[in-house]
Amino acid sequence: MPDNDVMSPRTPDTGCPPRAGLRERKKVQTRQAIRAAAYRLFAEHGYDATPVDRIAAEADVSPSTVFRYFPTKEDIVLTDEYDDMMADMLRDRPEGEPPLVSLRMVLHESLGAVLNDPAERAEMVQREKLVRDVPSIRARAHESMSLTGRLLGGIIAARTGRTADALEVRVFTAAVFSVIHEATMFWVEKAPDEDLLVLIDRSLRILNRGLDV
Amino acid sequence: MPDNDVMSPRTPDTGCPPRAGLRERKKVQTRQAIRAAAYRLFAEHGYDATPVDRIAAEADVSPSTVFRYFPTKEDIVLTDEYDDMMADMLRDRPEGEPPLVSLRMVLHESLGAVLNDPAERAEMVQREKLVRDVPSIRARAHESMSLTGRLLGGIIAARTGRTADALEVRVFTAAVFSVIHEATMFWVEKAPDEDLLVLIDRSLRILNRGLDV
DNA sequence: CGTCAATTGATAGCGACTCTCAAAAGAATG
DNA sequence: CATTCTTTTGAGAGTCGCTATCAATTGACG
Repeated sequence: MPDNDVMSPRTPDTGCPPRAGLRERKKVQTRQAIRAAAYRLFAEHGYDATPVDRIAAEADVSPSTVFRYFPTKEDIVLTDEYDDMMADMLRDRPEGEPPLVSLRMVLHESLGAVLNDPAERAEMVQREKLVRDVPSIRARAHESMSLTGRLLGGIIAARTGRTADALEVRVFTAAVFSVIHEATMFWVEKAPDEDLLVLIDRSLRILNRGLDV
Repeated sequence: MPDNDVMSPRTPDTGCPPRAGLRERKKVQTRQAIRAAAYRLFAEHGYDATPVDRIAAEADVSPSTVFRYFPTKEDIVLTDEYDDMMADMLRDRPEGEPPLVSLRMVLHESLGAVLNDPAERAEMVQREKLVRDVPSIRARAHESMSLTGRLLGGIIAARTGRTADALEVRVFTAAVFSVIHEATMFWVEKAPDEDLLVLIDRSLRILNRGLDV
């Protein structure tokens, strides 16, 4: 009866052999277990109707552990892992390129990768549905977006010889990210089969044309 | 010692004399008392460090009553009272006027009124500072802004023969209101003495120029 | 003044989240 | 393998926002 090897780590599938200690491996494992349990329960009973205690039970950990891994219930759903990647990409764009073009390129690269991986895409759709439906999650998503905006805005500012908190920079990034968010919401609820990137590009173009002050 | 008349309603300043019954008068009175107590405590101890129970005590009502008047703690700070007014104003704008121009006119009218009244202006500044500093309030403000956006977006859509949930309309209003919000934040934290309306106009112009796709 | 309806306060309870502390388990050492 | 050391975990109590219930109070009205 040595068979709980459903997820036993025969050999680490990461490049380097026994790179990470058992501890590290268990941590990612727990983290994933909690996330998976949460998504399962959210899908079945809804976000608000799913207490953290139930998630803990489902994931076979204590409630304290859940909060140790995710500071808030919303954090179980959200993830900021793309921010740094996007920042790096943006920094790698050529000097003279117009900001919006750079941003679009970065988006195409990073978002494209997510959308092309079926698993990641499915998870993203689920997440964005929660963003659409649950106020507290939407709020956090907004907040996180606005943080990403400030991060990338800072990089753009540096490239155009401005400071990150100049009105121009802030207005620009706020508008762009707000448009991206709106396009994403539209995508999730109205056109899930279309290409999100096309929608975003279209939206940015709408923005550019429609504003005749 | 009959002197808590800082805001005692000597005679109803609304046109009609003892128009409302005692009940109604007491209600507005309680509402204001709670708000005032809250703002006082927030200013002194900070938002998060001020439990609703303390606000209730300070306002001399029970905690239940506080929640009866304000569904959430954030609602004590926020107010949606301008939305309908703005909607009416927007509907009154001439048919052919470009959407953004109409919106700017409405803003100038409604925001202008608030900014010109010293008391209202002071309250707005305090509120926006809380919006800047307290995540949960910022979240609600965002949400409320996005609702206003949908409301006004619907009106604009009707005027331009589109539906309220068309991508174009949503993107347009999302961008505009996001810019307004950003300009307001800039105003509160960087240029409280400048004219907010000028900042907003400048921001909308920035938006229009800066986006070279 | 007495009746009726609205407003209030007290109480109990849920759920998110924090803090603390002792038990459990991996890592490092002999 | 046994030993310490360190990290991770779980259990418990407590705070705060918020809801629901119900009895007591209070303005409205004939």
